[in-house]
Amino acid sequence: MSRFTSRLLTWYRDNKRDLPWRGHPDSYAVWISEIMLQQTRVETVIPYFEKWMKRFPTVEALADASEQDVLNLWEGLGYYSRARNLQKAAKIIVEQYNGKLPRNLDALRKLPGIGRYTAGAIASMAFGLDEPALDGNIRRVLARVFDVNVPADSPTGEKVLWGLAAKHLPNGEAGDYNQALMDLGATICLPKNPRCLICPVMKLCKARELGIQDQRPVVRPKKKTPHYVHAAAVIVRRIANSPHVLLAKRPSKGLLGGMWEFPNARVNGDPAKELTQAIQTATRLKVREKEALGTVEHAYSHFSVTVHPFRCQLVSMSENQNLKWVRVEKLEDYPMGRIDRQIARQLI
DNA sequence: TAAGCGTGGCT
DNA sequence: TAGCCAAGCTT
Repeated sequence: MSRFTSRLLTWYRDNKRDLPWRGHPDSYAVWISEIMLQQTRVETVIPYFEKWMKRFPTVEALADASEQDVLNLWEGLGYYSRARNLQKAAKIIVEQYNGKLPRNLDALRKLPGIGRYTAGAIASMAFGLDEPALDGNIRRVLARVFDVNVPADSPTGEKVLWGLAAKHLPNGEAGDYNQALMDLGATICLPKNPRCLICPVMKLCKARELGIQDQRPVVRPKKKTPHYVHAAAVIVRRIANSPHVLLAKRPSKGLLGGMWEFPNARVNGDPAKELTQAIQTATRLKVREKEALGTVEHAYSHFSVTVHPFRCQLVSMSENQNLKWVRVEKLEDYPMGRIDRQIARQLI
């Protein structure tokens, strides 16, 4: 075992974080937590994980649920294909693996939503297999300690970093090793202002020795995000003596796939002036503007948007399976993105 | 291969 | 403040 690994594991024994899924020895809990944690902070995940394990305690429970139930629980976590893939994988696990996650890297890797990192994490943490894992934290720690001077997200950088992760992996302790690297990255080897003075591997760290911690890992320049303006129609109607609004279901793939929203369309100029035509083109709904309801701003990963919701009167609509009248009191039952949820809350 | 995919906290 | 960033995967 290298000195790096030895110091890392010693530090981990005394400093590992107490996390809900670490109290669950079963592979199902490890799987769910790993998917939720993709690109998502631990503090954000914890309440979702607790709720999930109560609602879907087993692979079978998840496989039997409807996609809408799953998306509803996932609402607010983001990257919704993760939720849809979890359910697809659960069905495969029930049908092909007798309800148990396969204890083998290649079979795990083939399940929807499980890539190289997640397969390695499950294999090592849940099954004790000697497999490395490389996530954002581990990438940063290794890039600094071993001074990787090529972009970490380039093909060369990936190869070097996976190689380092494997090279220092201790036989029989891969689970602790992978989690130790992640905890170190999350609590000490921070992206900004790393706490080098209390780092267990400070004396072995090449970036620290050179004073270039803030230049590792090397990152490639990112593109600026464009900004868009949308107009949305809030169409209210009384049905059976209770107010309903018209919602549209988004396509199952792409942005906010399978989520519900207020009928909307992108506009180029004045949202009020373009509202009627834009909505009709996008949804085949004919509407008449009644009242502006303020604006909602949101920044996505690759663009930002300003939405102008308008209370509208419905003039006519053609048959469309993706449209549904929903009782205002029942809006919480329909999974929505952040913007539409905010508009929905204004109606209650 | 590089772009697409959410959200919220931090600086 | 506006951008950066976080336990990545899919196409």
